Amino acid sequence: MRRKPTIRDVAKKAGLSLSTVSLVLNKKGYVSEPTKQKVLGIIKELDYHPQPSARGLASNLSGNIGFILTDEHFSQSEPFYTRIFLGSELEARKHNYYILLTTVGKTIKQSEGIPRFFFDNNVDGIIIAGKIGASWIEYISKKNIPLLLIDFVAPHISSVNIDNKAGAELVMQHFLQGGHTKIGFIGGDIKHPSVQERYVQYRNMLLNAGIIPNKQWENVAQANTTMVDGYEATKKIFSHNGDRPTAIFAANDAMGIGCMRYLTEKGLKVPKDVAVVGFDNVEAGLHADPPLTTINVHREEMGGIAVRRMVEMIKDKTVVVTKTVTPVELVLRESCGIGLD
Amino acid sequence: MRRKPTIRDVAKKAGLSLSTVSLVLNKKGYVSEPTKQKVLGIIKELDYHPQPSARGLASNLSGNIGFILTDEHFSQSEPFYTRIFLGSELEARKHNYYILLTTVGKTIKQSEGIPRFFFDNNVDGIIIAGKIGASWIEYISKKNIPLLLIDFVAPHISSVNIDNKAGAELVMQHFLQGGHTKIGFIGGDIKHPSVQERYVQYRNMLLNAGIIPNKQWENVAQANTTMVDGYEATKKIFSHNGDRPTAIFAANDAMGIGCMRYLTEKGLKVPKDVAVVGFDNVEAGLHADPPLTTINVHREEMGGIAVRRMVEMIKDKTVVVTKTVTPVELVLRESCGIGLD
DNA sequence: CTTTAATATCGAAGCGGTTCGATATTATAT
DNA sequence: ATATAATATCGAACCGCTTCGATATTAAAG
Repeated sequence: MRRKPTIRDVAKKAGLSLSTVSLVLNKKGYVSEPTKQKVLGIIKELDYHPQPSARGLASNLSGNIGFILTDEHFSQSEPFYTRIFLGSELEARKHNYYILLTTVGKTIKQSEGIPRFFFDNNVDGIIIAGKIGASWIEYISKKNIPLLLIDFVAPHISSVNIDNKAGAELVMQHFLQGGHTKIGFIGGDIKHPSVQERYVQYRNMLLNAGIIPNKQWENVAQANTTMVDGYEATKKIFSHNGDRPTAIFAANDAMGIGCMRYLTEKGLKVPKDVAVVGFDNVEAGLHADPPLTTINVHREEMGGIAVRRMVEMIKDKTVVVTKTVTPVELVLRESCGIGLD
Repeated sequence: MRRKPTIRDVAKKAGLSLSTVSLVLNKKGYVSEPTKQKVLGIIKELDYHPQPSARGLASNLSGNIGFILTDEHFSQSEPFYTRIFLGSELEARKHNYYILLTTVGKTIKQSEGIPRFFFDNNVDGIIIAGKIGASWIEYISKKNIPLLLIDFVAPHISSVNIDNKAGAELVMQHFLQGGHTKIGFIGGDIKHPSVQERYVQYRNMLLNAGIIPNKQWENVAQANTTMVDGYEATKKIFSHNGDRPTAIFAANDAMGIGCMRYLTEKGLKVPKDVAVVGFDNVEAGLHADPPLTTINVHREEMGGIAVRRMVEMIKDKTVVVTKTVTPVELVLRESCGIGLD
């Protein structure tokens, strides 16, 4: 059983020095085309793969990207952030990076410790997906290591986000075109930037259509955005006997499903009595009864974009804060009762 | 901004040689107690953390454990394997290991490439969670790197498993004690060892109770174990007009939920007309209507055990194949209509 | 009181790369 | 034709740690 080939083996076989081989490996400096091809050929022939530890030691780069998720986000039943991670992992492979996935508590205090890669200096950059406590962002910022957020924002930090504005616009346009004027909104955790943006655009669209938003039909007071929160929020809107909305825009699918559940229990038919639209295009919405109309979000793609951006940030440390927005589209199903003939 | 301290800084400050510091770091060789304490003190004082790349290079160990999940398992809406991973990650931290999570296709052919850590020699061991194609197991076995399976088995490979036998026993005991004798079983993908074990024990328990299993009341022909499979399997059992079971043991919660959905649609009441019990104790079962009685599985713990075992395997390469079984318990909810007064 | 074994510490080699400065060659500008 | 710059390759130092063999000291055995 032969040892794994090292860069020395490649150099020897090519009749070149280590440095030259290293240069072609890293696409750095000057190497003539024939030499390059020769080296590449030998690398393939020997099936040589540079050893990450050796590289790391010499270059003071780990070749790893830290990916942080809060416990909740990671464990939540809908694989939303999980899918984002998947996209990141796939993209990272292409760039020869490894992803170190770790979960933390919402805030540093609540966390089961601080990810070890911070101490070990074992990541070249950090990606955080989803809402997280400011304490973390502050902590990481001080480390002077590239940081990127996905589906969350913070001042002076680059991020990759959903085009929430466009999404909310699609939903509202759809409702308005369907003849609805009494449109409600449910969305817990209004502090989450995504929820907020959806809410703001909800109101804008109403106003643009000459409709005065009815505070009674809004509920953004829930702490979270789970199915139960959707249920409760809807209950609050429908439990009085005054005028009621004929359409509900739920800040996400989980809440939309909770909303439909309440309505159904209450004897109201979706979409006949009340139309419901969610956001995120999560699998559960497809299995809901009726299937939930929603806004599709490109999760894997967001993760991929984030990695690409991170790789750039690692290569070029000049700080330029970028905010990338990923597109969305309307997914027509039955819960809205419009346009599916 | 000061440089990160290295082992030299520690050695110098302690008035000792590098080697001695290294020995205490790795708990190897002979170091007197006072020296050890002194070194440990200085390490804390300087906040010294050994650099993984340097260690890796010198010791020819990466300090990483590869964790492989199939795409499906990772993306499935219920965070079952995800939770197992979480348990692994947490445990890995304690042992100073990093986990490299990667997803692959079911078989090597279907995969978007082979995880890079195999080429890079960047993992000291591999954990696979869930059912996976034999091609992968074969491939990895050849690599001569410790391999451990979670919730899956293969010849001559160590594994950490659910005590499916005990779980099935609990379910059946419960049904029998509740007076049921007409008990059916639904479980797609009978090739999955966990499903198989549950099924085998289902039959054993019937026979032990002097009941002859009725093939009409079993359906293990579905390809997968999703909600839809549960729905379809139940449909097949209930669509004829002969004698019908009064209780269904579903191989997992997803199928149990699908089963209840079919029964409800069909106008049968759960648990009045048909009692249903699932397996896995997945969150969705809690939200089902009625909430699903099930068998709890310690997911995080399984992940943790796997890592502990893997760390042993890495330290001591003498091959001893172990099969660890983790306990389960009955979680009483309403879908079985028994024992909750 | 030796001899042998266990304990404690150290020096130096080596792990497999990267990178800087030196050197040699070729192309471009003056 | 000569100075200058761009291109091509190389040697050697170095990254931070582990580990092996050597040496020194202390304890146990004969």
